[in-house]
Amino acid sequence: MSGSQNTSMTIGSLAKAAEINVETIRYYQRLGLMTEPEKPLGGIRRYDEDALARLRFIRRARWLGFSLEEIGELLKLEDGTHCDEAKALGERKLGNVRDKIRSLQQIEGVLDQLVEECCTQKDNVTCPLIGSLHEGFDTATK
Amino acid sequence: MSGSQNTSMTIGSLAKAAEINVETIRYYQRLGLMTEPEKPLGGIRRYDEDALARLRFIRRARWLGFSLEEIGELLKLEDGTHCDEAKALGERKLGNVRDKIRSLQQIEGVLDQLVEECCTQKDNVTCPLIGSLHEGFDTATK
DNA sequence: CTTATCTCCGTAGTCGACTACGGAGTCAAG
DNA sequence: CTTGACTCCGTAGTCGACTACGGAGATAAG
Repeated sequence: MSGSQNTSMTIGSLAKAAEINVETIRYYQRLGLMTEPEKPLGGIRRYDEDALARLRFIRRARWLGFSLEEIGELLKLEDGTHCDEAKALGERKLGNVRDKIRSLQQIEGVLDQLVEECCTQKDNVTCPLIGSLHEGFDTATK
Repeated sequence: MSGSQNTSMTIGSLAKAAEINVETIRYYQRLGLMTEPEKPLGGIRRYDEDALARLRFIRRARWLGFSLEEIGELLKLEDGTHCDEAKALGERKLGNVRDKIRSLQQIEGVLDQLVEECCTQKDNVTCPLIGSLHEGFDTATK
């Protein structure tokens, strides 16, 4: 129940499917974020749906502001082993994620209001976007 | 009603207060994210609370994965002028922000479950972290 | 008045995350 | 069995975002 390995792709089609450059995939492999499937005796490596899902996850997490190092930690969680430390790490990451959500929701609120009121108000055109982010919580992991 | 300008800081104390390197502040000024206050005839520039708030906003937005260019756009909104285009931009950014929130909430859900179940379950130790992020919406602004 | 600690400003270096390059090998279509 | 597109792999270059450096001037404390 860990995923399908039916569909078999070359690195090129994998890259296309994930909308990620081939070189970038290699780069992730070098960093250990992706495992390189062994190649069949002087042949060409093949990738499955799991690899694709992993790549999409990385892409999305990057977009959310996680560094590749942090993503590596998240992926270690996914791999299931080392429950004890995984739990601790998971809790830290969870706090981290919730902080981000809170911050984004603050921005969302202000942005929403801004879009509503913009142009319909007479004066008081300035919006408190900046003011919306009184830190209040630590930046966590670094 | 646009903010206080009572507290006056040098760039050094501003940097300390915002927990940002002095050089970084200069860098932001060069990029136009911060305006440089004019200096009093061969003297030293002074910064107010507004500058501090702006810096904190930038820091937080960076942490949330926005590029400096995107942050520049958000800050243009804050500055109030150009209502019409501001509104359009605001709407795009809002969609962007909501996508991020959604993605983070998916991660949050899975992470939360993982922390709950970790070690308490017999087998099935793997978690569907990766699977949680089926894209489903565009990456917006590039 | 001296001295230590800034500020100012231009230029250069670093770091993370890619992205490109090039030559040798592989594979599928014609 | 050739040709074109792709893979493999190591190395090098780019880009965004800082971060450091260095010399000349400003300011504050002793």
